[in-house]
Amino acid sequence: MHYSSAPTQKQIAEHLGVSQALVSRALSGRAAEIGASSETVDKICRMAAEWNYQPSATALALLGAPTRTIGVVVKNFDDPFFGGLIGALQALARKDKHSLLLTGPGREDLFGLQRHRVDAVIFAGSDFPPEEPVHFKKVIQIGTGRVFSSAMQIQMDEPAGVEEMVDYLVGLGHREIGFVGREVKATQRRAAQLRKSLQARGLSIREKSFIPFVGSDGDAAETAVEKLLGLTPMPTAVLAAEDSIALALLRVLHEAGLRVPQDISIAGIDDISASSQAIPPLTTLQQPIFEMAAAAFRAISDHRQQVVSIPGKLMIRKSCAPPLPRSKIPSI
Amino acid sequence: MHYSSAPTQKQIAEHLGVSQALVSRALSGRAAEIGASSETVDKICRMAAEWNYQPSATALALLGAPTRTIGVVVKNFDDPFFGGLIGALQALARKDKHSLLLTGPGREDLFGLQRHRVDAVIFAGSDFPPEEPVHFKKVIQIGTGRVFSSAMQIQMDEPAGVEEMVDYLVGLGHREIGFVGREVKATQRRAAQLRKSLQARGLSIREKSFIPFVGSDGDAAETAVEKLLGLTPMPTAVLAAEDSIALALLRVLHEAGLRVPQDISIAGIDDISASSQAIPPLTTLQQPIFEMAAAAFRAISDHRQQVVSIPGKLMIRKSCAPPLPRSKIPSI
DNA sequence: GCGCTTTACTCATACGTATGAGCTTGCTAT
DNA sequence: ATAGCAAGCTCATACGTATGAGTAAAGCGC
Repeated sequence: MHYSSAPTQKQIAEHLGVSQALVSRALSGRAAEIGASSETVDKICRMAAEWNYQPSATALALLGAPTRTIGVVVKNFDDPFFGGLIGALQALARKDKHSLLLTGPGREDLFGLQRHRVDAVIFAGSDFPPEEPVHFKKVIQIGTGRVFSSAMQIQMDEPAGVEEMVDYLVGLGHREIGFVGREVKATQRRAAQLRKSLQARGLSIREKSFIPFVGSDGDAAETAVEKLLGLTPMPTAVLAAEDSIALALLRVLHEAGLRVPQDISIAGIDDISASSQAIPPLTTLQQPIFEMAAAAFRAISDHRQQVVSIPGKLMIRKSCAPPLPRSKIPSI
Repeated sequence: MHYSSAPTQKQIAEHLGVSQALVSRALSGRAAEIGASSETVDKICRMAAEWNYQPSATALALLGAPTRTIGVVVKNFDDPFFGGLIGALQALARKDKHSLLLTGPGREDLFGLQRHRVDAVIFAGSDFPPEEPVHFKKVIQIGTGRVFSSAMQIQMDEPAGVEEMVDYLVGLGHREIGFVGREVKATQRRAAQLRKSLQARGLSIREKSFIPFVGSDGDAAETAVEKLLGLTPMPTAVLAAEDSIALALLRVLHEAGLRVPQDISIAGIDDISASSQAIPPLTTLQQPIFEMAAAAFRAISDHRQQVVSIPGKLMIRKSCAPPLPRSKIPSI
């Protein structure tokens, strides 16, 4: 590792007493086309290797080559779900020799991506930007959210996933399933799907068992659990809109003296890394982050489908169990 | 948002029938220096705003301007600690109108950073790369690790932090503190510091209570807990080298029927986001990620200190308590 | 009406790279 | 001897931008 400006073709050329054009051809393997001698080519290549010459991505970009750079727009980096997604994107970018340019969702962030002339922009769970004149070659959106006109959209198949989850919980014997989630669009869509699935099975829906989760601290979970405990009878199972909420519920329920899953079943959506180490390990709907990342990369070069829906995977762990027999449930 | 190549100064110039040079000066605010008329300047600026012109970062980079791009090298993106760190770096980069170029620690990844001519490279907890001729203007390392000759290094003050943790645990009444950690250098340094702190207080050290954590799954935690339970007497407190390990221990201990903190105290290092929602909420040594990120950014423009050590913060939550009275501890 | 100043621009070049076209050599064929 | 030709190079240009230097037109003094 050296502290210095990187060597250029010109420097190599001057050092060897040849022209820059020849160096360019030698290094790109197109030297044979103009009939360069293999000795000279060797000489150039050895020098380049010795100095660890790397072509300037910026110069190549000027010539119209792709920048091999992909903008990734994320609103909340602390969210473990996005951490996992970024990891998956990074792994794929690496294979393709692409780099990820990470930014927030603000106006200025997007302008920054335009200035860097990224090949594509992947919006990861960030709300979509205002319809402003920002110039991007390709826009891909991962996750459900406001769809930008003609952007490629990649998402987990939430309806199918929630259906599967409901199937599982109903199969365990649950007849009422509560819901805890923030009051944002993405969450409300999950709530709506839950309602739909319950209705399709002829199960009743109490609006009070759809509990809002406001704030982001432990307080929010405490308020939500309070509301949950206030319901008579209590839902025997609760679906949290995100694992992070489910984990918070787990903790507060434990502090309140309720056992999961004996007294109440808790399920989540996302399968963040902490979920499998929770007490008890959380049953959750796993986001297919690797597949979604792969689909996003395919979408960069390929422009066929407009919307890609990928099934999630139900991770059955230990936070859900059959409900207590009816006799044990305190009646109204 | 548009799908199109971004507009250039030349396009604006042609559209208005002026020269590209004039456009450049008008947009950079240096038009007065050559006495351009304010009408023309206005005309140009309005057109640029309408088309949302953004200068090409690649062209500017060619001219020798900083790329306003910082390489961030992370080995393990799934690790919640690095997720938090990246979030902090991103927040700061945003303020400075810089972008983060995210890559892995491989040879090719680093070459990619060199090709992009990043202004600086921040190694975040990745082992240092081989001493190869890679050309970077500035190298900064966050975290303890192999220090690259003359790279700026930024780290939590681990000795002081571990001391504080030991003070706290000894203050609670603990006389033997176990350790669970991977067999990697960074971890072994923490173990060494624990030994040192215990010795300084005249407390005995059993090598068997320093337990290796091999693998990354739940299995590793189970093996570690098995070894822990096999010790007679058991240490009354255990320091995990990382929160992720502490959380896994929490889960396995719970499954084994031990109560934390009544039967055994568990402490961690890092304070990842899941730690505060753990059961019980984890007492841990918080990495000063925001301060470390800020120091890294300061180091980019400023070249004074070689090593910066920032104190961590002891987050006292609920996973540590006074040990059981001696009489209740099964004797040898 | 010639030179001087001021105003308002344009030209040309550099950065690092790729590439079409041109330019020397030395050799062979006539 | 000289045209023709291949081998082995170099030149020039473009990309988008900033900037030092040049230039054209208008106004003014004498």
